[in-house]
Amino acid sequence: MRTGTIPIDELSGGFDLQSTLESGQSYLWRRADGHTYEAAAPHGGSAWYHTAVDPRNVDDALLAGEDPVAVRVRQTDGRLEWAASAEVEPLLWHLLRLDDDLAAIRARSPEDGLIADAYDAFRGMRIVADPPFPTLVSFICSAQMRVARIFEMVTAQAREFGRTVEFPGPDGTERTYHAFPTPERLADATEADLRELGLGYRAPYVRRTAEMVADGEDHPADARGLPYEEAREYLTRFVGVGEKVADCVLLFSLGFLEAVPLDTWIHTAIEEYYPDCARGNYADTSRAIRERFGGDVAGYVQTYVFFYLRTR
DNA sequence: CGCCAGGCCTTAC
DNA sequence: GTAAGGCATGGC
Repeated sequence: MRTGTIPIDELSGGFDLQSTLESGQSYLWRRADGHTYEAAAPHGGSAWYHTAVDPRNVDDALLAGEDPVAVRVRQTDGRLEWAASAEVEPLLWHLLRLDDDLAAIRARSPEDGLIADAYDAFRGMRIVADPPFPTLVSFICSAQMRVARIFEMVTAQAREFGRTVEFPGPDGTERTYHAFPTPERLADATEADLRELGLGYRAPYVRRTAEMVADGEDHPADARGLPYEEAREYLTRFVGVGEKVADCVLLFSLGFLEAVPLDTWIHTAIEEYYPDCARGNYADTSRAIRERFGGDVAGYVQTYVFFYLRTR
């Protein structure tokens, strides 16, 4: 077992692990005390969160070796503590975007009442940079689905098709962690298998998308390096991926901080607070609200506003 | 029972 | 390019 601590009180704009992992951006971490997103711990709690990462789902530079890696992290006054089955500090800096200059990002954001309240409510919340394929599948599953059930669907896919790693839990007793499956393993699932996991009509979407990635012709990470709107268009080739899901993958995995996923909550916010940004279609509304939310940091503003509206 | 949940696909104009 | 209808599942 390897352990380490990252001094986070030096990070610009601070860091808040709980809101970062429980704000509906990532579906790949679980709180060790068993509580879910819907029953969040009191703010400032120091609960452990754990995940398991299959190296085949992340860049080689982030995780060496072939076997899945179990990771847990917790925040305790000014420090991010971690324990894992391998060296994961570079991986954590990437996944949690600890290099982001939050103070500068906020300074580039507009500060109307809603946005200021949202920033103040979750100081230190960061956008995540989850592995591309697991993020793609998570958000295919998110269509017309409550957040708690998206967690359940992702958990079930990892349990049934993900590779495992043995690692002691916070209490020291050995347990088995399941990484999110690779495209190859998920493509082996049948549509019926996935329906049994509660995916409903998303089952064939996930299966066909996993097949596309496993076949090697397309990969969500290939959207990196494209201009934003071309990257969004590229991702819609995957089955079950429209413009909204594509924006989620761009923002929560691929580092496109200008992406503003237009979900039901943001549509409500647009109607109520930014009615002049409402347009007839996704692309035009997207451009208008992106401009209003500060352009290249608009995704940060969206994520704060989304979580603020959902929890108030 | 009806309505809704971080929408997308297919079909018809 | 835009609009309408269908779609699985579970919570309320």
